[in-house]
Amino acid sequence: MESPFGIGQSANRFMRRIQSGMHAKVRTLGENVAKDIGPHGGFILNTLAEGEPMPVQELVRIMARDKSQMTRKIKDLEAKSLIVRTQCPTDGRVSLLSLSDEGRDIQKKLQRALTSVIEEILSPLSEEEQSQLAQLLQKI
Amino acid sequence: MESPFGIGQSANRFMRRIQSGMHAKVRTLGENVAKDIGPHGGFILNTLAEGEPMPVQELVRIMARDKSQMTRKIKDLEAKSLIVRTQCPTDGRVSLLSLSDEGRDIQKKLQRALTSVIEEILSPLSEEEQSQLAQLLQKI
DNA sequence: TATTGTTATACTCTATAACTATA
DNA sequence: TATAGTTATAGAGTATAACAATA
Repeated sequence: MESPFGIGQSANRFMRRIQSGMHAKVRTLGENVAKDIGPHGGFILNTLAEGEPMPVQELVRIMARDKSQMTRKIKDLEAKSLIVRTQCPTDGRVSLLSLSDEGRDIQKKLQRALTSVIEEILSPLSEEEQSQLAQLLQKI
Repeated sequence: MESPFGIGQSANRFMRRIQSGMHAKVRTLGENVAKDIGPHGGFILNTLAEGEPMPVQELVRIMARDKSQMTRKIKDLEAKSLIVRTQCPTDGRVSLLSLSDEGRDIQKKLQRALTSVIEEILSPLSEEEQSQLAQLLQKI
């Protein structure tokens, strides 16, 4: 389990645990909205929170997803009034995305939930090991 | 980016890169079969290779996926003659799964491809850091 | 009664290509 | 011509519950 291959397997299971942990947790939040935006919806809100307003293109880059997926998901979130779209004043092709107040509210709840899910998964690691892991992952 | 939250984001991107890297690579293998079994199909073959014969239940546990998904995927792979199912002699409820010769052949190709994709992604890390990462991920 | 595995359904994510509009 | 974003479509993964068969 020390080959690159093993790393892939472990990382896969790690992500799976985050995913199903969040799925379970979000249901307890009692937020219909949170449940209805899907994992990607939450990911988008969290990403926007790190730097808004953000062009669609940058969101695509950061999330490493296809732009056509983004278009659809953004439309969903916009229809649910969680994000707001404005035209870029200097480039007519560019849409800038921001969180609405409601979107920001949900984003905070989701981020707290996600943090606690990940904390739980990381609990077998010491503080030092956790920051080691963070650094290694960030490096790649 | 040192919070648990940041770790989640990095891990997510890591998995994404593996996923799209494999998608691109598998196309170059010229193996129609490999392309048609999907990421999970490959994952199942790889998991079986680590310990066959394996009951469905254990596959489900290792892959941390839902059993209903497994049922369908297993049926696919069986129809493509990549895996073989035998009844457990001591427990009539249990199906044991093994790789067929063709399945093993494809599994080896996929594992090589996956290994090289991951190696590429991990290349910014030194050998020591890579084994550190492997250990940390395995611990959780 | 509990466990192994299957079926059915509805939803979400992913890949691709063709397209519009602006630069 | 190149880039930002949209549309359409087909394929794959995910969650849930209800079910049959065996232990």
